[in-house]
Amino acid sequence: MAKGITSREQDFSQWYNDLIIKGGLADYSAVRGCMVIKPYGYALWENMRDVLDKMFKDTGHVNAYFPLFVPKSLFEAEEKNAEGFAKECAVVTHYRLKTDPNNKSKLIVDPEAKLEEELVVRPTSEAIIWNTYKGWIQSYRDLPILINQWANVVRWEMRTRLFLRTAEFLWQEGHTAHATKQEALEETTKMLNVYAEFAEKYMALPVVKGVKSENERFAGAEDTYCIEALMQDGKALQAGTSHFLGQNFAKAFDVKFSDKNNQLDYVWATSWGVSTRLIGALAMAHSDDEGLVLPPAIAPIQVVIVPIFKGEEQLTAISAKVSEIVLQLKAYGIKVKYDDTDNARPGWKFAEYELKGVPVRLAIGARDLENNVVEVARRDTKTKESVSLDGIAEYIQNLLVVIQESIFNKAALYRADHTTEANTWEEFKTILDTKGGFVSAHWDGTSETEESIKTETKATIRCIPFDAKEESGTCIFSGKPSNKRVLFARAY
RNA sequence: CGGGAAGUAGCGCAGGCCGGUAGCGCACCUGGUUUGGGACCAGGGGGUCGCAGGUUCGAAUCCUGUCUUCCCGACCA
Repeated sequence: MAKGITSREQDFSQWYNDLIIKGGLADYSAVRGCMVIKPYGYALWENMRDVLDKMFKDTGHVNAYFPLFVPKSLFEAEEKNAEGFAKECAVVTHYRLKTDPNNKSKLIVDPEAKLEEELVVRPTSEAIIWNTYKGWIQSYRDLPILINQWANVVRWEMRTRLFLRTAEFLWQEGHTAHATKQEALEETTKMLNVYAEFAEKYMALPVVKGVKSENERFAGAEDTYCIEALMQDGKALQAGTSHFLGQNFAKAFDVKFSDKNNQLDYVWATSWGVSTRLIGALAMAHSDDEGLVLPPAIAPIQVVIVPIFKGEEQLTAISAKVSEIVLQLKAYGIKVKYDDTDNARPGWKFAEYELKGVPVRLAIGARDLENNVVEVARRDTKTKESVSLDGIAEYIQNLLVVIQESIFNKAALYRADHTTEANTWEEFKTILDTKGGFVSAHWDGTSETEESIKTETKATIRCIPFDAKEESGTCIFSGKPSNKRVLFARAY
């Protein structure tokens, strides 16, 4: 195993790559832009998925699965959506390979096997799903449809980064159909709140809830709501989106229903998604130069126990005591691992589990056995203390809660320190170039201004926060009047 | 997709200009001593040098193509 990782100060990008690779979350693959999610990374995703899945079900949603392929004619039906994704679509054009007549050990695409109609590998599933919903909806009694799917999608990105932007990624996408605009809007808000709650409560990641500007809106949506998080390098990261799709897809796919008065109308829609990108956000928000720092609520391993022993006899005695501790911890629902392997010494194990971000480490040796104590080490603060074995499980359970809060508070404090109001254009640029983070500033509401600011500073409007106060001011760039501040940042 | 760098054992690298039996450290295996912050000694195993062509008696090394990764840009979740 490799020793140490690049420090944040030295090279933030490399630090991030080291976290992911050396922390055992993922690996590069032989496929351009695609990664292998390793068991430890996948366990993290499973934990996140399980929590979200429960939250979706608790809000009335059910899971289903739609095809990976979307016939091109369906894909192009909703114009804006098609346009927005067109340049990053993988397309299936043939259905067969054959032996190369010039080289028997090679295969070539069989030119005879060209598809009548190309199949687009879904970059998102609105098209195939709305084409399906058309057959499911006749009456207001068929509504609402509240479906989520866990799936993979493909977006042929020019430049990829582990978890943050890969050509194929895992996500969930909710697609709902409603009888009224009001209900669809409520759904859009409800799911954004679900995402925000998940991010803050489970990922310990403070997020800003808001609405996207027109430039940043999802292709095909009337409005895009989002949660935005701040990374340790001062760049923002969009952590989840919930779209109010209006009647755009219903019109594109001709999905109408009869209301109570037998009037025909188009169905109102929403879609919302979060992806494995959240794992990148998690890693970049909380980790340090020793490795990952994972919040207990979703950590694959919450507690690791490392025995410190001289000889078989001691190990046996320690293991006997550890078995009791493991049982007690498990009784509290704590995910615990006992690492009694003898191919690594304690110091090596300490470093290894720190790299992997395990929230709590217990070290127990002969000395501790005698005193009926155990050494408890916190990953997030790197502090250690000796704790009595009596009531240890309850102690650990409480500690995990404390750690969860502490990680959140640290991130929240960082965000507060890196959210700055700018009132002049000079100030705006200086903040971006020195401390980064969110810059709260007045904007005249036009796409042209947003575009100009982006060209000059690389900063974009991350969102117009829902909780932005009414406040009259003048646009940072154009000087035109504005009635609220929006959040700018350089972003991933 | 443009610019830069790189791909040699599981990991990190040397060798390459000047073609001639592929090396080092860590990891791994065996034995022993060890174990409270990345142990030590001795012995051992492992590589079609990213892939495909070409030049040559002979290619990790020279030439061409191609794939992948990293960094910087444009694009994007």
